[in-house]
Amino acid sequence: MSESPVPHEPPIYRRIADGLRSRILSGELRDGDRLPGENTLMADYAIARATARQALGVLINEGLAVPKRGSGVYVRLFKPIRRHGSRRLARAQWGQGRSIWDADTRGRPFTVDEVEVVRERASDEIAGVLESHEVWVRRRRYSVDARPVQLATSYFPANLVEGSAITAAETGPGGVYARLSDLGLPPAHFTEEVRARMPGPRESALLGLPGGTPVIVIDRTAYTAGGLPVELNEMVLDAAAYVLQYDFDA
Amino acid sequence: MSESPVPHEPPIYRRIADGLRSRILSGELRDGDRLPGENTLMADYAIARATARQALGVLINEGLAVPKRGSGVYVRLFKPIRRHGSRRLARAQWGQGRSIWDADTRGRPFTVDEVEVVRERASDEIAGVLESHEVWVRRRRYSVDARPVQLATSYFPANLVEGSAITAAETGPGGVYARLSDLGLPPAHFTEEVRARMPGPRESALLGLPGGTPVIVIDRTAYTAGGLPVELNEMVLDAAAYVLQYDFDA
DNA sequence: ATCATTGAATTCTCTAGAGATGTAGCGCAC
DNA sequence: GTGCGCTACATCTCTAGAGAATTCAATGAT
Repeated sequence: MSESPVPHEPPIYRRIADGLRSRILSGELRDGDRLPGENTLMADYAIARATARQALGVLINEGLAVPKRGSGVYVRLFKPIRRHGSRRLARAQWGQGRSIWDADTRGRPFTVDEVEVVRERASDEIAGVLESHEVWVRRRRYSVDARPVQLATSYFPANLVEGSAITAAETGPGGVYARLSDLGLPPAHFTEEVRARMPGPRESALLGLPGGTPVIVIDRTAYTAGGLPVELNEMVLDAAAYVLQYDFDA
Repeated sequence: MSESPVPHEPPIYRRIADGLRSRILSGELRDGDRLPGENTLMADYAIARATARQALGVLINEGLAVPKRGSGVYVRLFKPIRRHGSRRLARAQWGQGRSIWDADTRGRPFTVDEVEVVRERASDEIAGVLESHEVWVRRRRYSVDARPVQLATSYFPANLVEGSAITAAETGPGGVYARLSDLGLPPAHFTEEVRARMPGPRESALLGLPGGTPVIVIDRTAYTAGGLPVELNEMVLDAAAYVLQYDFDA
């Protein structure tokens, strides 16, 4: 007789993780609550430290828990920002001196830092999209409630924007899209490519991401009505901080 | 004199991971190549097995490498499927007997399994969106090249679709959207909410995900021209297998 | 009252070793 | 040849222990 429809019962660390997970999902442990730590698990289950760490690591990797060194492991909280795709780029938004980000945060305070504006030689991929080998690059980091949530890098064909406010740190009211309009290059069509992956160490550090947090990568290309690409914007978002919304008709 | 402008140099496992990562990103190690394994790292760096595992774990968690038990750790390959948002739902797609998925895979063969069609009592969240407490639910799993890439669960208000082919396993040509049209309920407007997170154990098992792979979760609601919600579809995608594309005008 | 210091608690890093489990290739029997 | 079993090798799981790094609250000095 084969006795095992389930051949191998899960290892210890996984069973402990399963138990903690169900306590989180059932609501017994709530946002911000402290989980039993390494020492507690070692005592409760009579296991080695490495095994206890492995159990907690499962939940941390799933994004359900966040470790705080010297303090403990805590249930993670999830309060996403809603980012609108199509609607946020409607002319009403950027045509009236309102910045795009306003639509994202719905009035929540935000800050920009790490602003860098440089002229560079484009990589092959970017040159291929923008049809230009020299580009102006704007790099910045956005934070909400003093927490960094997004890295953004915009590329503009150098010959199109040379001498405009786009090459300056401050772009003035309405942001770069208003300036492109001033140049007679108003964006008319957008393509966004969305991917998700785990962050590299640099992204992880700049966004202050705990373990188990993926990033969403959006590559947005803006075209004029004539089909001329005028901007390529790569955004790296803390996936735990965002919900993307896209509306469209059939 | 303070001798350390860098107060703490990174731990051993991290330095090893950094070295391997740069070898991957530089192209020295390519898609599918085998990385040095636990035993090799132990010998090369004179470290314990746990430390070697930790180093490899970093790359695995970043999604750059995939462990194959009993064989080794390999550089991961990334061949995404392009999924179109707005364009894929254009009337031309679902009005002519072509299934939506055709547009996604661009002709690549795909299979559907784990089909389940049941009538259920809706959860509060779903009932709130669909304005109905009884729903028909269609659960399925899609695979491309014999690899599962997406879990999908669709909810329909029971009173609207009762007796139609939507309650049967086979929906006929054009899929459920063509059937909704037959019922006089053609979808006219869509809202998609996109999130990314790490998978739970169930999702991980059903999709066969290796460590370090996030999932993209899309919640799509379809409305008729009159604003009546007719479908809520929750899709869970292997993030390593997909690129989402959204096109829209300013 | 405010600030600096101390100490307990906690996570993080690493060593050393051992058995279990799965993979892949090789040779042998059929 | 084909298939089966054996074997070397690799990852996976776990034990036991120890020191480093960080946090946080309590204590003490100013």
